Amino acid sequence: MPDQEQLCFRALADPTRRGILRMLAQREMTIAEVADNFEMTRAAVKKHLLVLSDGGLIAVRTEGRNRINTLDAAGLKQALGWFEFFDQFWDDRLAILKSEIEKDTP
Amino acid sequence: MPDQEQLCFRALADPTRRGILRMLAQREMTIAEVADNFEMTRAAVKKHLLVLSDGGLIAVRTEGRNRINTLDAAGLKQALGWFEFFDQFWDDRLAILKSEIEKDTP
DNA sequence: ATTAAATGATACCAAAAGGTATTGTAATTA
DNA sequence: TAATTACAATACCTTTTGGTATCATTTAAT
Repeated sequence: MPDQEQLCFRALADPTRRGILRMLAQREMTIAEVADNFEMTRAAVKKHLLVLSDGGLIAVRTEGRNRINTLDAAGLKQALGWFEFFDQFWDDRLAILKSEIEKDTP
Repeated sequence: MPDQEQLCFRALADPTRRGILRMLAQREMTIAEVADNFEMTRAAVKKHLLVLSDGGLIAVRTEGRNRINTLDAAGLKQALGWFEFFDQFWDDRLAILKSEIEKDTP
């Protein structure tokens, strides 16, 4: 039972899925429309969309017999949040570097 | 033959590897030191470190019989770079939202 | 010189991932 | 109503992944 973070990073780990996200950033699309951009069956694309949905990266709504897939910015921001942990790391190292440089500056 | 982006995202897809990155953000460590923090064999941890290295997320240097693993900020920044594609998406949506709100504001 | 410590390398295994094929179901349209 | 469209669900297959076990190699310590 993987947590939300894991579901999100797992979803991002496949190039097809990252490609789908970039497509959906342009406009929302049905399953068939997404599938038209890849050389694989719709069933395979649908699986990818399910993984993206589980990862909170897309939202799906039903309109008649169509399923409209839209990018979910909240999910992407959650992924970005993980990287914030390392902001401090970068800041610290940059601060050390800066102070080292200043030491050599009369 | 996966490209660098794929190697990077694949490396981030495993919770053990993300944990290793957070540990290495605190201080550099040998393989044995990293392995002490997980309930798996050193061989398994070494494999994870190789995946992280392939993904450009860590650097490894040899000191005698030890292999010192250090976080590679450049690799992390490359991963972050992928998300920049969506900046425009967010900005667009925010702009639309803003104009919608302003419509309702006399 | 021996022994112990740290790692490298390989073979192997079970489970998960990515994919196809097939069949079924609900919504449109002729 | 009948045919078509868009999707759901399942079974099945192959490759990759995450892990162990085992043995070899290099370096440090006694």
